[in-house]
Amino acid sequence: MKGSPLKLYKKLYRCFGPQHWWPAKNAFEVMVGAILTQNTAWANVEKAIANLKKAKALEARKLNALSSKRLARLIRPAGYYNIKAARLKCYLRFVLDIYGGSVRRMSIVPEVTLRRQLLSVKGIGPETADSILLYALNKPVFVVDAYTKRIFSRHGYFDEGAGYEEVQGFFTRKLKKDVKLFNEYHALIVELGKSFCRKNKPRCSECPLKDDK
DNA sequence: GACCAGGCACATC
DNA sequence: GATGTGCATGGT
Repeated sequence: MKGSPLKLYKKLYRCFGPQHWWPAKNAFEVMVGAILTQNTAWANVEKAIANLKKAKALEARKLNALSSKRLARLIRPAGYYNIKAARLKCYLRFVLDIYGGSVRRMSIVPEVTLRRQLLSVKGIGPETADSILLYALNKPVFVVDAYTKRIFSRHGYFDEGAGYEEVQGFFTRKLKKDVKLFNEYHALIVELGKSFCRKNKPRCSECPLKDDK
Protein backbone atom coordinates (compact mmCIF):
# COMPACT_ATOMS: atom_id res chain seq x y z
CA MET A 1 0.00 0.00 0.00
CA LYS A 2 1.43 3.35 -1.03
CA GLY A 3 1.57 6.29 1.29
CA SER A 4 -0.77 9.23 0.81
CA PRO A 5 0.72 12.47 -0.55
CA LEU A 6 0.35 14.02 2.90
CA LYS A 7 2.19 11.18 4.61
CA LEU A 8 4.97 11.42 2.06
CA TYR A 9 5.18 15.14 2.70
CA LYS A 10 5.52 14.63 6.43
CA LYS A 11 8.22 12.10 5.88
CA LEU A 12 10.18 14.46 3.66
CA TYR A 13 9.73 17.32 6.10
CA ARG A 14 11.01 15.17 8.96
CA CYS A 15 13.97 14.19 6.83
CA PHE A 16 14.99 17.53 5.33
CA GLY A 17 13.28 20.22 7.41
CA PRO A 18 11.96 23.56 6.12
CA GLN A 19 13.48 24.69 2.82
CA HIS A 20 12.68 28.43 3.01
CA TRP A 21 11.68 28.81 -0.62
CA TRP A 22 11.75 30.91 -2.73
CA PRO A 23 15.26 32.24 -2.10
CA ALA A 24 14.56 35.78 -3.33
CA LYS A 25 14.08 39.24 -1.88
CA ASN A 26 10.74 40.08 -3.48
CA ALA A 27 8.06 38.82 -5.85
CA PHE A 28 9.60 40.31 -8.96
CA GLU A 29 12.89 38.61 -8.22
CA VAL A 30 11.01 35.31 -7.91
CA MET A 31 9.46 35.82 -11.34
CA VAL A 32 12.81 36.53 -12.96
CA GLY A 33 14.37 33.57 -11.16
CA ALA A 34 11.54 31.29 -12.32
CA ILE A 35 12.42 32.00 -15.94
CA LEU A 36 16.17 31.88 -15.43
CA THR A 37 16.09 28.53 -13.65
CA GLN A 38 14.45 26.69 -16.54
CA ASN A 39 16.49 23.50 -16.93
CA THR A 40 19.34 25.14 -15.04
CA ALA A 41 21.05 24.65 -11.68
CA TRP A 42 20.05 27.30 -9.17
CA ALA A 43 23.67 28.18 -8.39
CA ASN A 44 24.03 29.48 -11.93
CA VAL A 45 20.82 31.48 -11.65
CA GLU A 46 22.17 33.16 -8.53
CA LYS A 47 25.13 34.47 -10.48
CA ALA A 48 22.85 35.90 -13.15
CA ILE A 49 20.60 37.54 -10.56
CA ALA A 50 23.64 39.00 -8.83
CA ASN A 51 24.67 40.54 -12.15
CA LEU A 52 21.23 42.10 -12.57
CA LYS A 53 21.36 43.51 -9.05
CA LYS A 54 24.80 44.89 -9.62
CA ALA A 55 23.51 46.60 -12.75
CA LYS A 56 20.60 47.92 -10.66
CA ALA A 57 18.25 46.43 -13.24
CA LEU A 58 16.16 44.06 -11.13
CA GLU A 59 12.91 45.97 -11.58
CA ALA A 60 10.39 45.59 -14.40
CA ARG A 61 10.86 48.92 -16.18
CA LYS A 62 14.62 48.99 -15.77
CA LEU A 63 14.99 45.43 -16.95
CA ASN A 64 12.79 46.12 -19.92
CA ALA A 65 14.85 49.17 -20.80
CA LEU A 66 17.96 47.07 -21.31
CA SER A 67 18.80 46.00 -24.84
CA SER A 68 18.39 42.29 -25.51
CA LYS A 69 22.11 42.05 -26.07
CA ARG A 70 22.99 43.65 -22.74
CA LEU A 71 20.36 41.61 -20.93
CA ALA A 72 21.73 38.40 -22.44
CA ARG A 73 25.23 39.35 -21.35
CA LEU A 74 24.12 39.93 -17.77
CA ILE A 75 22.26 36.62 -17.46
CA ARG A 76 24.95 34.63 -19.24
CA PRO A 77 25.87 32.43 -16.24
CA ALA A 78 22.34 31.00 -16.22
CA GLY A 79 22.84 29.43 -19.65
CA TYR A 80 20.52 29.61 -22.68
CA TYR A 81 21.10 33.33 -22.32
CA ASN A 82 19.78 34.41 -25.72
CA ILE A 83 16.56 32.47 -25.35
CA LYS A 84 16.10 33.51 -21.75
CA ALA A 85 16.70 37.16 -22.59
CA ALA A 86 13.92 36.91 -25.18
CA ARG A 87 11.66 35.12 -22.70
CA LEU A 88 12.27 37.75 -20.05
CA LYS A 89 11.44 40.46 -22.58
CA CYS A 90 8.15 38.74 -23.45
CA TYR A 91 7.29 38.36 -19.80
CA LEU A 92 8.17 41.98 -19.03
CA ARG A 93 6.00 43.19 -21.87
CA PHE A 94 3.13 41.15 -20.44
CA VAL A 95 3.60 42.42 -16.88
CA LEU A 96 4.01 46.03 -17.97
CA ASP A 97 1.27 46.09 -20.59
CA ILE A 98 -1.42 44.25 -18.64
CA TYR A 99 -0.54 45.14 -15.06
CA GLY A 100 1.56 48.26 -15.33
CA GLY A 101 4.34 46.30 -13.68
CA SER A 102 2.34 46.00 -10.46
CA VAL A 103 2.70 42.72 -8.59
CA ARG A 104 -0.16 43.77 -6.33
CA ARG A 105 -2.51 44.17 -9.30
CA MET A 106 -1.50 40.75 -10.56
CA SER A 107 -2.06 39.09 -7.23
CA ILE A 108 -5.73 40.09 -6.99
CA VAL A 109 -6.59 38.32 -10.26
CA PRO A 110 -8.15 34.84 -9.82
CA GLU A 111 -5.48 32.20 -10.20
CA VAL A 112 -7.24 30.36 -13.03
CA THR A 113 -7.39 33.53 -15.11
CA LEU A 114 -3.83 34.46 -14.30
CA ARG A 115 -2.53 30.99 -15.10
CA ARG A 116 -4.16 31.14 -18.52
CA GLN A 117 -2.60 34.55 -19.14
CA LEU A 118 0.83 33.39 -18.03
CA LEU A 119 0.69 30.34 -20.28
CA SER A 120 -0.07 32.57 -23.25
CA VAL A 121 3.27 34.34 -22.78
CA LYS A 122 5.95 32.85 -25.01
CA GLY A 123 8.55 31.16 -22.85
CA ILE A 124 6.23 30.55 -19.90
CA GLY A 125 5.23 26.90 -19.66
CA PRO A 126 3.25 25.14 -16.93
CA GLU A 127 6.07 24.83 -14.40
CA THR A 128 7.21 28.43 -14.74
CA ALA A 129 3.63 29.69 -14.61
CA ASP A 130 2.87 27.66 -11.50
CA SER A 131 6.14 28.70 -9.84
CA ILE A 132 5.21 32.33 -10.37
CA LEU A 133 1.68 31.74 -9.06
CA LEU A 134 2.85 29.90 -5.96
CA TYR A 135 6.16 31.49 -5.02
CA ALA A 136 5.67 35.06 -6.24
CA LEU A 137 1.93 35.54 -5.85
CA ASN A 138 1.10 33.10 -3.03
CA LYS A 139 -1.58 31.22 -4.95
CA PRO A 140 -2.23 27.62 -3.82
CA VAL A 141 -0.96 25.92 -6.99
CA PHE A 142 1.10 22.74 -6.90
CA VAL A 143 4.31 22.99 -8.92
CA VAL A 144 5.41 19.92 -10.87
CA ASP A 145 8.95 19.54 -12.16
CA ALA A 146 11.20 16.86 -13.61
CA TYR A 147 12.09 15.60 -10.12
CA THR A 148 8.43 15.23 -9.19
CA LYS A 149 7.80 13.03 -12.20
CA ARG A 150 11.01 11.05 -11.82
CA ILE A 151 10.74 10.39 -8.10
CA PHE A 152 7.08 9.47 -7.94
CA SER A 153 7.05 7.43 -11.12
CA ARG A 154 10.08 5.49 -9.89
CA HIS A 155 8.11 4.77 -6.74
CA GLY A 156 5.15 3.63 -8.79
CA TYR A 157 2.67 6.41 -8.03
CA PHE A 158 2.06 7.14 -11.68
CA ASP A 159 3.44 6.38 -15.10
CA GLU A 160 6.80 7.88 -16.05
CA GLY A 161 5.28 9.51 -19.11
CA ALA A 162 2.45 11.09 -17.14
CA GLY A 163 1.53 14.60 -18.28
CA TYR A 164 1.90 17.74 -16.20
CA GLU A 165 -1.76 18.14 -15.29
CA GLU A 166 -2.06 14.47 -14.43
CA VAL A 167 0.82 14.63 -11.98
CA GLN A 168 -0.44 17.90 -10.56
CA GLY A 169 -3.85 16.34 -10.08
CA PHE A 170 -2.36 13.46 -8.11
CA PHE A 171 -1.20 15.92 -5.47
CA THR A 172 -3.98 18.49 -5.51
CA ARG A 173 -6.78 15.96 -5.30
CA LYS A 174 -5.63 14.67 -1.96
CA LEU A 175 -4.04 17.70 -0.36
CA LYS A 176 -5.59 20.74 1.24
CA LYS A 177 -5.22 23.77 -1.04
CA ASP A 178 -2.65 25.42 1.14
CA VAL A 179 0.04 27.84 0.00
CA LYS A 180 2.48 26.93 2.76
CA LEU A 181 2.05 23.20 2.19
CA PHE A 182 2.49 23.48 -1.58
CA ASN A 183 5.45 25.80 -1.14
CA GLU A 184 7.28 23.44 1.18
CA TYR A 185 6.27 20.26 -0.63
CA HIS A 186 7.71 21.22 -3.99
CA ALA A 187 10.90 22.51 -2.38
CA LEU A 188 11.27 19.24 -0.48
CA ILE A 189 10.79 17.24 -3.65
CA VAL A 190 13.58 19.20 -5.31
CA GLU A 191 15.83 18.61 -2.30
CA LEU A 192 15.05 14.90 -2.35
CA GLY A 193 15.69 14.80 -6.08
CA LYS A 194 19.05 16.51 -5.78
CA SER A 195 20.13 14.12 -3.03
CA PHE A 196 18.68 10.81 -4.19
CA CYS A 197 17.12 10.94 -7.63
CA ARG A 198 19.52 12.36 -10.20
CA LYS A 199 18.79 11.37 -13.76
CA ASN A 200 21.28 8.56 -14.22
CA LYS A 201 22.40 8.04 -10.65
CA PRO A 202 19.64 6.17 -8.90
CA ARG A 203 20.42 5.92 -5.19
CA CYS A 204 17.00 4.61 -4.32
CA SER A 205 18.38 2.21 -1.74
CA GLU A 206 18.97 5.19 0.54
CA CYS A 207 15.93 7.21 -0.51
CA PRO A 208 13.73 8.26 2.44
CA LEU A 209 10.64 7.26 0.45
CA LYS A 210 12.05 3.80 -0.19
CA ASP A 211 9.48 1.87 1.82
CA ASP A 212 6.70 4.26 0.77
CA LYS A 213 3.94 5.16 3.20
C1' DG B 1 35.44 14.68 -20.68
C1' DA B 2 30.73 13.21 -19.93
C1' DC B 3 26.79 14.10 -17.51
C1' DC B 4 23.41 16.92 -15.40
C1' DA B 5 20.51 20.95 -13.92
C1' DG B 6 14.06 23.83 -10.20
C1' DG B 7 11.86 23.88 -19.25
C1' DC B 8 10.11 25.46 -23.35
C1' DA B 9 9.06 26.08 -28.30
C1' DC B 10 9.18 24.28 -32.58
C1' DA B 11 9.65 20.71 -36.35
C1' DT B 12 8.42 16.41 -37.88
C1' DC B 13 5.99 12.23 -38.14
C1' DG C 1 -0.81 13.46 -29.97
C1' DA C 2 3.87 11.65 -29.31
C1' DT C 3 8.68 12.15 -29.96
C1' DG C 4 13.09 14.55 -31.08
C1' DT C 5 16.00 18.62 -31.05
C1' DG C 6 18.18 23.17 -30.03
C1' DC C 7 19.23 26.23 -26.60
C1' DA C 8 24.47 26.96 -23.00
C1' DT C 9 26.66 27.79 -18.64
C1' DG C 10 29.04 25.87 -14.59
C1' DG C 11 29.42 22.14 -11.00
C1' DT C 12 30.40 17.09 -10.11
